[in-house]
Amino acid sequence: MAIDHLDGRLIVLLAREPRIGVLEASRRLGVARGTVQARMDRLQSHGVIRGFGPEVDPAALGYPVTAFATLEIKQGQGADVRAHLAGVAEVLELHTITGHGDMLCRLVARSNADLQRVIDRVVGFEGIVRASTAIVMENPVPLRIIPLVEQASEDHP
Amino acid sequence: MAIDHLDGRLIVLLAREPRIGVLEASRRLGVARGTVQARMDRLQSHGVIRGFGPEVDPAALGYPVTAFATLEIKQGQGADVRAHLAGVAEVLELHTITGHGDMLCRLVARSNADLQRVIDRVVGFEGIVRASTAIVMENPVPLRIIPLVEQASEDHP
DNA sequence: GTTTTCAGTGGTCAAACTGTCCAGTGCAAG
DNA sequence: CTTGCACTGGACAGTTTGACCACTGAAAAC
Repeated sequence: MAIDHLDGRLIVLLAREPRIGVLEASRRLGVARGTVQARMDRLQSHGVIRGFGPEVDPAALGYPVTAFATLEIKQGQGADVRAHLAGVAEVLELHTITGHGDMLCRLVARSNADLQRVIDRVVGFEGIVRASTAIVMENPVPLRIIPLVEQASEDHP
Repeated sequence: MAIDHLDGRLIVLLAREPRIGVLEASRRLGVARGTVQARMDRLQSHGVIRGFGPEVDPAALGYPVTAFATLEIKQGQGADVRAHLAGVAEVLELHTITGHGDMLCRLVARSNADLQRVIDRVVGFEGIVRASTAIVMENPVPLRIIPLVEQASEDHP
């Protein structure tokens, strides 16, 4: 969907100060309240904004260790492996990627020692041929979307 | 921080229906409004809930292609590479991982062809020795936190 | 075994926000 | 020129919010 400049400013504003309401947003953007309401409805119905769920920090929850695991899957076992991984709470994200039946998943654990348990749980499943894990040390750029939104909205001033 | 069962139920409720307010949440959870207010303040001040920013779908914004790139960094160039990648809007996330100066980043692009441009932009920087990219085909488990929250809150009924 | 501390309750209050209307305006496409 | 559409500025009742308060019960400290 095409995002114009006002949409961009609205999303950036919401990202920076999520607690503000429609009325306050309209004041900040210098437009009528109805306009902001209409834009938000449109952005949500078009799926640009999926929702406003709480961003939970796994570290604060007691899972300070993050890792990425690349898994090689036995041919034809994809669906089973997906279901298995979906059942492991420490698997925060799972992608299938280019390569011979490869998957990439993001894991969290309570400690480096606990990570071993999580990995055992993840790979302890018939259908996973091989796994290689990389532990995250730093996160210089946390998941972000604002720069992309700004770029996307610059095309439609 | 320790999360008890009520905290867990609150986070899950907020994740499922982010638009509800404090009052409605208190009704759903069967507790007083002040309790919900206090719990939310506590969860936010302890960093468990980082915020309620809008979840933007890059695909709906015109960036339907996601990829993960592993970068090998020349010794001592870490900071420069970080700054460079932070300046690229298509870099949604950057981690430093175990390995000899390795980094892992999540990229998006407008198309497979556009991905080439993004990768050129990413690796076209003095200090990046080598890069290997994996294109995401499917995303069977989108970034999620609910199962982990439930697990963390089960320990403290 | 008391006393203190603290989270939770249920209630009030004014202020603010929301959803939902409406008529009027300006611009762009047909 | 006319139609369609987004935006404006205003209105309205109903709801929610933030901020209080006194009271209760249970756990922690003494």
